[in-house]
Amino acid sequence: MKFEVEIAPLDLGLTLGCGQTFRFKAQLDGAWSGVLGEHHLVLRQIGTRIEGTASPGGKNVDELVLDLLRAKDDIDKIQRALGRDKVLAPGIRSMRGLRIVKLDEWECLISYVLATYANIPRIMKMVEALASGFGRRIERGAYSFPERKTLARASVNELRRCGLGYRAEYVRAICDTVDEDALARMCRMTYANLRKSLIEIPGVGDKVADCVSLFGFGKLEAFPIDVWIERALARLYRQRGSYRRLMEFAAERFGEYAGYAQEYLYHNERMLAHENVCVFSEK
DNA sequence: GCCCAGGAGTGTG
DNA sequence: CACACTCATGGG
Repeated sequence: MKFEVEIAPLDLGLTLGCGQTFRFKAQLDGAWSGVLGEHHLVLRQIGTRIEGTASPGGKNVDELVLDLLRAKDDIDKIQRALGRDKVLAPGIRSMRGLRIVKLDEWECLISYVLATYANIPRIMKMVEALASGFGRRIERGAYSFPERKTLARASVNELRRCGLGYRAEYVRAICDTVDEDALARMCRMTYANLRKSLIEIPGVGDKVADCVSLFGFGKLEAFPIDVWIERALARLYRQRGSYRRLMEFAAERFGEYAGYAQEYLYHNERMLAHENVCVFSEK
C-alpha cells in the first residue's frame, strides 16, 4: 500500500544513512528500503514529501514514519539553541535535514549491544542475520526484528553463527534478564535514571547506554561518545579525557539538545575522514 | 596482510 | 576515579 507524509526540514538519506538505524539501505535509484516494525518500506524523498510503499500489516504507516523521523522536533528551535556555540554555528545549517531517529526500544538495545567494536556494515549484517534467523518473514527477503521471547529461544552457538562473536553471550543474557515490563518502566524514567538502569544490563556501558537513551528512548540530552566524537571533541574543542569528563563537557556546552549536537559532530567527523570535507573548524 | 571499528568487562594503581 | 588489558571478527 502507498503512503505519503510531509516532514520539513528533512534529508532522508542523511538521516537513514548516517548510522543511527541499521535497517535501511539506499537503492540505486535514490530510494531507501528497510524494515520498520512489521512493515517493509520503500521510501523516497520528493522535496518536503516522503512517499513510498509499505507491506500490508494493519498499522498506520504514516504515523510510524512520522515517529521514526521525529517529525515533531522543532529543528529551527534546536538549531537556534545549538547555534549559540561558536564552533557549531557556521556549519549546522547545512545539516538541517539530519534528524535524530526514534527506534523501537528493544531493537535499539540489542542493535547497539551488537555495535560494540564493530563497523557499520558489519553491524547491519549482524542485525540482518538476527532478523532473518529469528524474526517474522514480512515479504521476500524482509524480516522483522525478533521480539524477546523468540530471540530467547536461540542458543549462544546459534547467535554466534549470526556473526555476533563475543556479543552472542550478551544478547543471551539480555533475553533472560530484560523483559517487556522492564522496558516499559524505563520509558517513564528521566534520562539520569534511565542511564543508570541501562548500564546494569549486560553488554551495556556508558556509550551504548547513551545511544539507547537517545535513539531508543528519545532522550535528546544524551550525548553518546564513540571514537569519532572523541576525535571531534579533541580537534574542535581541545577536550580529552574520560567518558565522564567529556560527558559533563557536552552537557554543559550543548544542554538539552546535546544529542543533535552529537549527531552533527559525528557526521562531520566521518565526512572529514572519508570524503575530506567538513563544515566545522576549530575557532 | 594490515588496521580499525558507534566498547564492555575486569583487574589494578 | 583513571588507566591497561583482553575479548573475536569482518570490512575497508
